[in-house]
Amino acid sequence: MERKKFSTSPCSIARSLDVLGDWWNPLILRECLYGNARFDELQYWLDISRNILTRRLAGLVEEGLLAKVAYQDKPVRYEYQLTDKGHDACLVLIALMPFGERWYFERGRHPIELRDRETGELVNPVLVDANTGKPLDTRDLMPCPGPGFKAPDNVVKRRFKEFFDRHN
Amino acid sequence: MERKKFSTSPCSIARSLDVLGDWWNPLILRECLYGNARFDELQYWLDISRNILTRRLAGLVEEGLLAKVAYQDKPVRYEYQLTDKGHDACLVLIALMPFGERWYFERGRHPIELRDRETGELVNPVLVDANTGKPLDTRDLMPCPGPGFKAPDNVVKRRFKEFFDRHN
DNA sequence: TTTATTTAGTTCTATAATAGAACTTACAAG
DNA sequence: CTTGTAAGTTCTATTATAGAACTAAATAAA
Repeated sequence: MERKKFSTSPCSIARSLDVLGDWWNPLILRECLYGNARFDELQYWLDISRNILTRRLAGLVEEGLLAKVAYQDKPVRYEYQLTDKGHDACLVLIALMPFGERWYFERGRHPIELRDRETGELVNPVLVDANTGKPLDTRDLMPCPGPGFKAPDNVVKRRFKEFFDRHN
Repeated sequence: MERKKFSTSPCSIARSLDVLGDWWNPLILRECLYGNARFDELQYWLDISRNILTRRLAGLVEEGLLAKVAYQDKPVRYEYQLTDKGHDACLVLIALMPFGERWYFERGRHPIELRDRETGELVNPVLVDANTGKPLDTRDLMPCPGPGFKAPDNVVKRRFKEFFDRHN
């Protein structure tokens, strides 16, 4: 059956997963960030089936994360460039890195690191609260209905039970 | 054919995608973070097939992101609690939120927001460089081989071409 | 004491997606 | 005029998914 779509889900996480919730799309974006953004390069580095790569690239272009740009005519040859939205999505990949490094590699033995393009300085990604600057820990966080949440009261109360237990 | 596994891939992103690179696992973790962590609650809120939910829960337990804990005997009833690793994975979900809010909802009309469990204060997640405190933009970042990267020189140079163009 | 309800699954089937490999097309270089 | 490269398409066997119905074990209600 067809994979479930979350395009109308009242949740930013679910919506994002429509395009980022699989294994190939994030890896294709990673490869584009690496600068290996042509069909055969992608196929080679990712070891992805060519038919799947075709479909994924079309999807990422349609979703506006990549732009298919000819880098020469005669013969026409294309590369897939990250758009603004694509770069924004790459931040999610960056958030995957500390998780992977912590749980799948020995400390200090991670295979890849990030540097500033200009200065070459090491960059150490952390999720923080923009207001306080403190690193986030989901044990201290509580999801609550935001300004765009619409649902009957009783549903909201069941959905966000912790929030309502604490604040109502 | 069987989905490709990245358990030996020299990349923290790829490794993480083995467990987070699909749509249901992240949503199950989200639901556990919401405190809706029992089988029927999960099934209800996610509208996921029960057989798939069974398999996904088993996988998340096996991978150590969830712990299956009995909350009563007679009859035994279970809930799935986030482990340390699971909470760490939830940070990745948090990183999905700003992306989804920006690209799939009107500004200020996002459906869900995060608050501090203690203070109730709004929390605004951003990815920053821990060293400088500055928000990250992948346009300014360059992936490079880290301490644990092993491959013949010529491969490394093809893989990280931008890095080697700039710094060697 | 039968009947219903809750929780946590299992089993079944159709449709869809994937991996893997071979094939195609258009141009260029030797 | 054969070989190579880039960017796909086409084909098939195997898996995964959605959707629905079914099971089991204990309690609660009538």
